[in-house]
Amino acid sequence: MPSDAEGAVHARWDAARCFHAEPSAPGETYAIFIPPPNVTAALHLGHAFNNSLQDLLTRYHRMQGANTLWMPGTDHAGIATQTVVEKRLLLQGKKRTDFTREAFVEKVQEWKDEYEATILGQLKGMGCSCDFERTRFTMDETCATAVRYAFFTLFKDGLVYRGKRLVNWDPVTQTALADDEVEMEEVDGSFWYLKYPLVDGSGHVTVATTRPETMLGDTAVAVNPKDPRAAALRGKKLRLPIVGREIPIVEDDYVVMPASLGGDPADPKAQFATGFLKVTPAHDPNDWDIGQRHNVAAINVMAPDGSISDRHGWLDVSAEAKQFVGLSREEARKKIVAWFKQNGLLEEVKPYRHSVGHSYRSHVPVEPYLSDQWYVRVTDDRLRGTALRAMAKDQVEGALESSVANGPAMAGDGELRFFPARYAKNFQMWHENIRDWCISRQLWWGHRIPVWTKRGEASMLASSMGALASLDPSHAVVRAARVVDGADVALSALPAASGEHDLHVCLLDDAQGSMLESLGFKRDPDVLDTWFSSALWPLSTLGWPDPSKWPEMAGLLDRYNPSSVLCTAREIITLWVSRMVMFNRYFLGRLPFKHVFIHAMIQDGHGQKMSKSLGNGVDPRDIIHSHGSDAMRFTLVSMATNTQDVRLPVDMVCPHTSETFTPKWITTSAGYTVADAIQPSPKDASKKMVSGFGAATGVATPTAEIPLARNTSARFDLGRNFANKLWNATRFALSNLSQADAASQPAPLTLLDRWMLARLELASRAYGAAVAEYEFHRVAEALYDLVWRDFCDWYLEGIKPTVRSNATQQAVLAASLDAILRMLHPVCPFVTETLWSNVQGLAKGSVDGVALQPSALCATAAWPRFAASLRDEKALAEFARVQALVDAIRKVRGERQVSPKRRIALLAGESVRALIASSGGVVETMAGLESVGASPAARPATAVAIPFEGSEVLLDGLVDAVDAGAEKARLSKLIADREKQASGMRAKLENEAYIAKAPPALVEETRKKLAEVDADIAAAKQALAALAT
RNA sequence: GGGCGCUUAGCUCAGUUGGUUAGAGCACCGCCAUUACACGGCGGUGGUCGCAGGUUCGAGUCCUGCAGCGCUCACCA
Repeated sequence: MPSDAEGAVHARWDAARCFHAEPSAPGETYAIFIPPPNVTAALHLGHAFNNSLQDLLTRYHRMQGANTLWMPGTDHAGIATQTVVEKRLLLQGKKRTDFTREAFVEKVQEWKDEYEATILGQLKGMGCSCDFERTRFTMDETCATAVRYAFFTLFKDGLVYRGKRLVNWDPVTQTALADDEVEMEEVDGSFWYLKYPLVDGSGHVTVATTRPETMLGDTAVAVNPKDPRAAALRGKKLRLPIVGREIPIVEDDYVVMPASLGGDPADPKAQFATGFLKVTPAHDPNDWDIGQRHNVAAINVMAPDGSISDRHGWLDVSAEAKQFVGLSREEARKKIVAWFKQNGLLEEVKPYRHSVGHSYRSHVPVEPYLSDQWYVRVTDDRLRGTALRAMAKDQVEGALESSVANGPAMAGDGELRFFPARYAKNFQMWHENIRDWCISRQLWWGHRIPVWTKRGEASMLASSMGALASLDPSHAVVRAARVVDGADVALSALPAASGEHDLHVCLLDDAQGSMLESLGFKRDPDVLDTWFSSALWPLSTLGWPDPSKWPEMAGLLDRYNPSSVLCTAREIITLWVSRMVMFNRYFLGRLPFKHVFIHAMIQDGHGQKMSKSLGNGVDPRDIIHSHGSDAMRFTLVSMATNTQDVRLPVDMVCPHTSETFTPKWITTSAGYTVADAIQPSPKDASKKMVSGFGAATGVATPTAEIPLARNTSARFDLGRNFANKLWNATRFALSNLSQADAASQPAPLTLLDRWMLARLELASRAYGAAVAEYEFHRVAEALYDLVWRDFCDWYLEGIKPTVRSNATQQAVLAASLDAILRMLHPVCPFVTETLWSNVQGLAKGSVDGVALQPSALCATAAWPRFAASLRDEKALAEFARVQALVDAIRKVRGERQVSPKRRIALLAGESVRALIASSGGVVETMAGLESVGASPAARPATAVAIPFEGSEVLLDGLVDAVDAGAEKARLSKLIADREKQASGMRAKLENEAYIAKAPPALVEETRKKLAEVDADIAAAKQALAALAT
C-alpha cells in the first residue's frame, strides 16, 4: 500500500529542511500564512481541506522555482480555550476562582501545549510543507511583543479608547462578548402590555415589552411624532410604576406606530406595537441611542451577574421597589408581571416567538449591559478607509463614498482581490457599516491589556501628574477621562476639572509598571479579544515590529509581507480578514496579502457544519488511517469547487472488528442529526463504542471496553483508488524500462508517443490555469484524466507490444512518468516522493522539448517544462479518431459479449485502413484485431458492420454465426439514434432565422456534421439491407 | 428583514463568454480471473437540468416571479 511509507518520507523532507524559507534565497516570493487553528481541539476535516489547498499552492509554487514560505502556527483562542479548560476543571469539582490567576493560566498553558502538539502533528501527518522551524503561537514572546506594540501605538494615536457603552454581557461568565460571539436562538416568550399612568392623572399609556424586568430602569417613554396622539401628550410626564420615577414622553421617529394608526402593516412590529415604547437606555442598545438623542439618563438596575441591584447606578429605589432588589432577572420578570397584574396595570399578555442573543460560551441569554470597555476606533479612516481603498477597483460594488475614495493614497490601494469575486461584497459591506470594535474581555487567558489606571477626584489626580513626568514618552502614554461619561479630558485641563476622573497610563513594556503601582495605579485586569492578536498574524509571525530582536527572523518582514494569498472560509471575512487588512495597512502601509481565497465549507452527511460541540467533526487522522494521506488530499482537492459546500456522508469504523458501518442517527433537542452516543458493534451487539457526539457532549466517555470509534467516508475511495492506480502504473512502467530488449533501438516518435507528450503539455497548462484561478477541482480533474484515462488506459496499454524494443518510446515513457510524478506531487506528496527515487534512478534517454531537471527529492524538484512544439494538434486530432474507432469496435464486442481473447479481422475502406496504419498498432492492440484488410466485394456471412466516419467497417470473426435478429436490432437502434440527431440538425438548417442569424461557421459545421451523420445512416441501412437478403 | 449561494442521473458533484447527442466518480447490470492494478479492465442502463413565465435562430447557462435548502448580517416593542 502506498500509504505505508508516509513516515519515512517525512523524515527525508525534515532531513533536507526543504520547507525552510530563507529570505535571502532567490526566486519570486510566494508566501502564505496559515489561518492559525485554535488550540481548543484537534483539527477536523475542514482544516484538512483548508490546509490541503494551501499545501497544493505552496508546493506548486515551490516547484515553479519560487522562494516559498508557508508560515504555521496556532491561536490561543481566548474565550474558547478558557471555556474548555474551565469545563474540564469543573469535572474535577473545581472552579477557575479556586486558583490564582497565574495558576489558572498555567492550567490553560498545559492544555495549549497538548493541543498545539496534536495540531502540529496532524499538519505533518497531512504532509503540509510548512516551515515548522518558524512555528508561532499567538501568545508566544514574538507575538506578545507585536501585540503590545500595536496596542501602544493605537493608544498613542487615539485609535484605542475607553468607552462606556452597552456591551453584550454574559452574566454567567461575566465577560463582554463581541457582536459575533453572540448566537441568536429562537425563544418562546411573551409580550406584556404594561400601563404607565400620567402624572397629571389624565389617564395612562400602554407600552409593550418582552422584558418587563428592565422597566425599573426606564427613564422615558417614546412616541412617534406622527402619531395622532403625540400632540395631546406633548410635555406631559409619566409616573413609572413601582419606582415612582417621573419620566418624560419623548418623540422619536424610531417608534413604530400600530397598524391601526397608520403604521406599515407589512412591518411585523406594527402588529403588536402600542405606539408607545418604554426607553431603558442602560439595558437596550436602541434605547441607548434614543436616550442619547433626547438626553435622558441611563440607569443601570443590574449587577454583573444579572440580578437586580441598587449598587450599580440605580439610586432612586422606592420602598415598593426594594422587594425586587437581589432577585435574578428571571425571578424579577415574574414578580414584576405579578405586581402589574395585582395593581391592575397589566393590560394584556400575548405569546411571542422571537430570537434572543445567547452567549456562544455559556448559552444563556446575553444581557445588553452598560460597562466600561476598551474599543478600537475602526470607524476611523486610517483603519476603515484604508481597508476599503485596498479593494481591487473592479470588485468594488458601486463606488466608494467620496470621503473614503479621496482618502490618503497608500501602497497596495486597489490591489486586494477576492476569489471568488462575490466575496468582495461581504468585505465591502462590512466596512461600510462597521462599528467600533470592543476589544476587552473579562478573561484570564489572553494578552493582558497594558493600561494602568488610577481613579479619583480631578484635583487629586492632577497632583500625581508630577510623578508621571519622568516617564519616557516613547514608552508611556498618559490620558485622562471623566468617569461619568468616559469623555477624554486634556491633561492640561485636569487641575481645573471637577468630579471623578480616570488617569490611564499605557506602557510599551512592564518596566515602569511597579512604579505606577506604587503610585496607586492598578493594571487593567482584562485581556484582549483573541482577534486582536490574530489581526497581527502577518506581522507578528515575521518579527514585527523589531525583527532585529530575533536573529533568525532577519529579513522575513520585508521579504514575505505582503504575502501571496490568504486561504480561509467565508465565516471569518469580518472577524479576521478585515482586521488583518486594517492593521497591516495601518502599521506597515501595505497589504497583508494580495489575494483572499475563500473556499467551501465541509459539512457532514446531513448538511450540518462540522462543529466541536456537536462532535460531528471528522479527525483527518481517521481518514489517513482508513485511506491514507494522499487519498484524503486528492479527494479533498477534487471536492474544492467554488460554489458548493461539500457534503460528506460519514460512516463509522468499529474498533472491535474494523468493520465500516453506518451508525444509528438520532436527532438532538436542537434539531441536529448526530450519531447516537453509544453504538453497538454491527456484528456483535454486546460490544459497544462511543461516537464523536457522545465524546464531545460528555454523554459517554470512551473507555478501554467502550472505545471511541473512528470515522471514515466512502468519498475518499476516489483518492485511494487513484493513488493505488498510480502506484501500479509506476511499477508496470518501471518493469518495462528495466527489462528492455538488448536489441532495443531508437525509432521515430509514434502517434501514440506524440499524443502522450501533447496530453502532458496540455495538462500542465490546464493545471496552471486552474491554480491561478483557485479552481482546485480542475487540478484534480486534469490529473485524474492525465494519469488514469490518458497514461494508464491508452498510453500504457498501447505501448505494451512495442516499448521493450523501442528505445525512443522508453524515453517517452520514462519522461512521462517523471513529469506525472512532479505534477501530482502538490496534491499527493507522499506517494510521489516514495516513487521518486525509483524513477529518478533510471538511465533513460532525453525527449526533445521536455525539460526535467534532476533532483534528489520530488519535493524540491522543478516543475516539468514542455516546449510549445509538443502541442501537436494534428496528433491530438488523429488520435481522437483512433480512440473513436477503437470505442466503436469495443462497443460491439461488449454488446455481443465477445471474449477479450478473441481476435477479429477488420475490413474497411482506404481512409480507415490509413488511420489504423498511422496508429502504429494501437487499434489492433486495443480493439483486439488480428488482421486488417480492404472491404471485400462480397460481405462475408460472419461479418458484423459498423458505420464509422460515414463509411462501413466490417468486423469478421467476431461471432461464429451472425444472429440476424440481434444484428437488426443493433443496427436499427443505431439508425434511430442517428436519425434523431440528424432530424435535429435538419430542423435547424430548415429554419431561415437560424441560417440568417447564427454565426456562418456554426451553420457550416452543422451542414458538415449532418452530412456525416447521414452517411453513417446510409452505411448502417446498407448493412441492414444486406442482412435481409 | 437585507445580502450571498444552492436546487442537474439512485447518491455526491462538474458543466468557463448561451451553440450541435448535458458529463464524472460511486451505486447498478453484463462480460473478463488478460502476464501493473478486482482499490482492476471493457461495455451498458440511468437525467423533460426545482416550478412558472420571458428574452433569443438557439437556454442547464441570461432575465422576472415562485417554492425549498444553506450561509451570513441585522433584529429581544
